[in-house]
Amino acid sequence: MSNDKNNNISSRSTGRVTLSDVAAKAGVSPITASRALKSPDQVSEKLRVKIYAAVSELGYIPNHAARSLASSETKIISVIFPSLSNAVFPDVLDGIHDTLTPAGYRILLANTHYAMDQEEALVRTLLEQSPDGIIVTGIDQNESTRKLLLNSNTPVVQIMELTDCPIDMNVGFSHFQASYDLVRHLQNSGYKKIGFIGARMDPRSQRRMEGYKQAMHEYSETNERYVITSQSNTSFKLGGKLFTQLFTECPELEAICFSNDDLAAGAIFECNRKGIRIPEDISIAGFNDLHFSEELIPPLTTVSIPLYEMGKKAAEYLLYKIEHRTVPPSVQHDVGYSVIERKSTYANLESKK
Amino acid sequence: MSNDKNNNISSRSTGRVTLSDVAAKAGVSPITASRALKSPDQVSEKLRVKIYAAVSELGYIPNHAARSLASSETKIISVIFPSLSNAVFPDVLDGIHDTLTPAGYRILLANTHYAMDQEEALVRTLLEQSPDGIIVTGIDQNESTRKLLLNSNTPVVQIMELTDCPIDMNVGFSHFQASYDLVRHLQNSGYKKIGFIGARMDPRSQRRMEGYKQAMHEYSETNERYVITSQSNTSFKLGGKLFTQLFTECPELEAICFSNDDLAAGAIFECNRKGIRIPEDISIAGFNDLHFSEELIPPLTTVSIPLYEMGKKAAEYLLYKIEHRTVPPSVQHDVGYSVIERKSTYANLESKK
DNA sequence: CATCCGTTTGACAGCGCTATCATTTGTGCT
DNA sequence: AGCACAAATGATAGCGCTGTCAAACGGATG
Repeated sequence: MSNDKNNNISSRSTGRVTLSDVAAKAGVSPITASRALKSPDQVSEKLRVKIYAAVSELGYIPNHAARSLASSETKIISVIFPSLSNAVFPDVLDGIHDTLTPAGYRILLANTHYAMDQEEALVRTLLEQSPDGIIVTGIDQNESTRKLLLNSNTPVVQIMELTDCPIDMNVGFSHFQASYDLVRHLQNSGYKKIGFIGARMDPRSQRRMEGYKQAMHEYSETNERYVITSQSNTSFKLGGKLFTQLFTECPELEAICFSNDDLAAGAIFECNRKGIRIPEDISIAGFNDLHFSEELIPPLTTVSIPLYEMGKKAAEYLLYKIEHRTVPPSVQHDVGYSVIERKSTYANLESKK
Repeated sequence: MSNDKNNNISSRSTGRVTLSDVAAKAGVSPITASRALKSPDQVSEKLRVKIYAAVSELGYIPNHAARSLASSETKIISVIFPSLSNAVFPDVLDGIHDTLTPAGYRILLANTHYAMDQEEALVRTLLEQSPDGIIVTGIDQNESTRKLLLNSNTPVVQIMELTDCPIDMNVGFSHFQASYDLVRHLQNSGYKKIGFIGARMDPRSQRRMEGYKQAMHEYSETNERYVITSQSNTSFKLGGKLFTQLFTECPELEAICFSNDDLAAGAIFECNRKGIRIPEDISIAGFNDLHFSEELIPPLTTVSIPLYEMGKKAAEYLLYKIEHRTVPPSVQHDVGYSVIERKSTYANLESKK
C-alpha cells in the first residue's frame, strides 16, 4: 500500500528533519531543495523563497555527514599542535581560525602534548574525518606519518619551521637562523661570554640551540659549561631555577639566551627578587616575543615571530589548493622574524665598560 | 554485461580504499570486516587476523562520514569559546581534550571573539556536524540559540558560570560570589576605599563587577568614581593605562580590584616603572590566577579557578550522557574558586598603619 | 544420529545527501 | 510559427558504512 511509503517512520528513522521533508513541504524535488541551499542562483526565486520558508518553518539543519559522503567535501580542516598552553599556538590558531571560518571551514583540533610518538595515531584519527586539509606543527613527522599524509591525498601544511622537503606545503621560519641572528646581534654589541638555557627541547628549541652554538663557534668561544638544557616542560619557575644554576656556576657570563620568553621571564623575575641587575650584572634574551615580554622590568630582548600571519598564510595555502585543485604558485612561505632589542641587553656593551 | 558491475570505476568512484576492498581482499563480506573493526570479539580470530592484514596492506582508513551517516554517531564534540588568546581557555581546553581524546572523541573548535551575535550562526554551523555533544561558554545564549540547542537533542554543557536554568548540563562557578569574596577579604583586611577596573566587560567580567559593587554597597561606601570600565579588549598596556587614570583621579584609593590578572599585571608593571610601591602606596588584586601571577613583583593577590578540572568535568558530563543515554545523577557542578592572598595586598592593613 | 542452542557470518536495505544526466520550461531569433 | 539554445527542474543512482534480521555453522546432549 502507498501508506508504507508515505509513512516514513521506518525502524531506522532518526526523527530528524531531512532535506526531503523540506522539499515535500515546499512542493519541489529534494534535489531542487539541495540546490537552493548550495547554489541558490541555479534556482528560480519563486521556488527559492518557498524552500527557505520551509527550511525555517521546519527548523531544518543539514546533515553534514550525508553531505560529505555524497560530495566528498567535508569543510573540515584538522590542526595538530604540540601544546595549547604554550602561548604561541593560540596566536597561530587565531590566524587559522579567522581565515578558515569566513570561508565556511571548521577546525578539528588535536594536541600531541609534545609526544611525537602519538602524532601518527592522531593523524590517523584525523584522517578518518577526511578533512579537506591538514595543518601540522613542525617538520619532524616520522616516515610512516609522512606516508599516511601523502597517501591520503589531502593538502597538508607544515608550519612553524621551514624544510627543504615539505610533505606538501610549508609556512614557517628558520629557528636556527633566528637564534643565530640573535646571538650575532649580541656579539656585535660586544658580548663574548654568552650562555644558553633551554627546556622541553622539542625540535624547534633544539634548532634554536644549534643556532646559538653555531654563532658561538664562529665568533666567540664555545664552552660546554655555558649551556644548560632540561627535558622538563617550560615554566617561569624553571627559568628562574636554571638561571640561578647557570649563573652560579658561571658568574663570568655576560649574557644568557633562553630558548623561549617564558624561561627568560622566569629569570628576570628571579633577578628582580634577588636584586641581580639586568643588564648591568647579566643580560637576558628570550625567544617568541610574547605579549608580556615588553612589559617586564627590564623589557626583554627577544625574537618576534608573526604568529597570526603564519596561521593565516597556512590557512590560505590550504584554501588555495582546495579550491583550485592545484598547488599554489609557491609551496613554501618564510614568514621571517625580527630581533627585538630591548633593555634586558645593551645595544653597545663597550659604552658601559 | 556483468562487466559493468565488476568494473567499479564508476564516474563517482573516489579512488579511496573502502571497507569492501578490505573485505574482498580478506575473502569475507563487508559487514564482517566492519565488525572486525568495531567489535572484534564478535569475529573469529581466524578471520580477524585476515582482515587486519588486509587493512594494513591496503592502508585502509575508515570513512568517518559514512560511519556517522549509518550509525548516527559522530564522535565529535563541538567547543565554543569566546577567545583563545585569553589564557584561561587553553587551560580549559586542555582539560576537555585530555578527557575526550582517550575516549575516542574529537574536538571541533570555534571562537566567537566575544561577539555574542555570532554565537547563533556558529552554533548552527556546528550543529550541522551533528556533534555527539556541545560545550559552550557562558550562560547568556540568546533565546533562539537556546532553542536551537534544545531542539538538536544534543547533550550540551554550559561552562565557566553557574545558572539556575541550564540548557542541559552546567559546570562552572559563581563569578559574582568569587569577586564578592575577594572584596570581602580585602575589607576584612582593613581596606575601605577599593576601586574596580574592568575591560572587555563580557558577561563574566560584568558579574565580577557586580560582586565587587555588592560587597562595597554592603560593607564600604560605593563611589562611582572608583569604578572604571573599558569596552576595549584586555591587555597589559590597557591595565597600566586605566590604573594610571584611576589612581590619578582617586589618589585616596587603598586598593584596586581588576577584572582579570592581565589588567592587574599591567598595573603592577606600570607601578614598577613609575616607582609606585605595592602594596605600600596602592594594593592590587586580580582574577584568574594565571601562570605568571605569582611571579610578579610583588606576587598578585587573585582568585584561582580550577580551569583544567572544569574542562575535564564538562567532558565527563558529556561522556556520561552520551554513553548512558540519560542525564547524569547531577546536571550541575560547581568547581569553586579560592581567593589567593599574595604580597600585592596586605593580609592586615592596620598593622602597617 | 537427530536435536538444540549459541556463535559466526552474510544479505539486504537505508542513513541523508549530491553528481550525473535527462527532461522540461522559458527566451530570443529567423 | 518554428527553431535553437539556455535556464530550471527532476529521476536515478550511488557515496561507504552499519542496523536488522536471517542463515549457516559447530559442538554438546539425549
